Amino acid sequence: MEPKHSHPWKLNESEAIRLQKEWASKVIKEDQLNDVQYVAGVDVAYDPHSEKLCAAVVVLDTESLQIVETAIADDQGHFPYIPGLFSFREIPPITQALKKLNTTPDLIVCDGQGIAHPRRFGLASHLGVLFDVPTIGCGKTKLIGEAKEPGKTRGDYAPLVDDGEVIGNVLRTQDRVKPIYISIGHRISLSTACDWIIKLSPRYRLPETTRQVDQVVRRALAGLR
DNA sequence: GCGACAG
DNA sequence: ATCTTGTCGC
Repeated sequence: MEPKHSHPWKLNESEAIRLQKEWASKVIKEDQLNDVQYVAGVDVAYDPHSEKLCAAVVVLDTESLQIVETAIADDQGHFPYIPGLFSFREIPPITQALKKLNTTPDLIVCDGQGIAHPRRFGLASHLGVLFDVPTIGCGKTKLIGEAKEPGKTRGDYAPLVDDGEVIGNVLRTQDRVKPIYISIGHRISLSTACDWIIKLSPRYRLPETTRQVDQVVRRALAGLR
């Protein structure tokens, strides 16, 4: 698959913030997905000794939740980790990995936030707009926002609110297990996004997309040295 | 000024 | 993110 827009490679902090503000207006918060047969998970692993990163993408069949394709890409690190500008660090290698894919995913689940972001443009939204593909932000912790404790049952959720706006849901994917943070990435509604995360999490706290890609990217980085 | 801060 | 595998318990 190919990006829909050209993406600036070298940017400084203020230029990155300006791009976020500009592209945030392109985010579509309603359902705009076809039948979802293939769902992808993307993730990046870091080498603690060098500055290198490794990105991976796994494509799962939505019925069997089995892997149908994987792709990886290395990167030397073009942007530091700055909360709020996180996507500029991970998008370069993720883009390279997605370019290698033969299967076009109908939906992508990202590690991190979508619009649950200070400028409503986290990694999932960034990737979604860049490739014009439906994406979901699925974070293990929050960046911003306040929420009440959701019910203790799988499927229970509570709205994540910032500045009076609902920017996501704190979703319980398994009974009595710590909830995760779901937000719109691009071309999907919040409720549909949560439905998909529940479907993709039949047994564990995190969706299978995240678990599978986590394992793949980890092995790839290990084998890289 | 203080605390928070995706991976 | 990363340092880190097996193991105890429901």
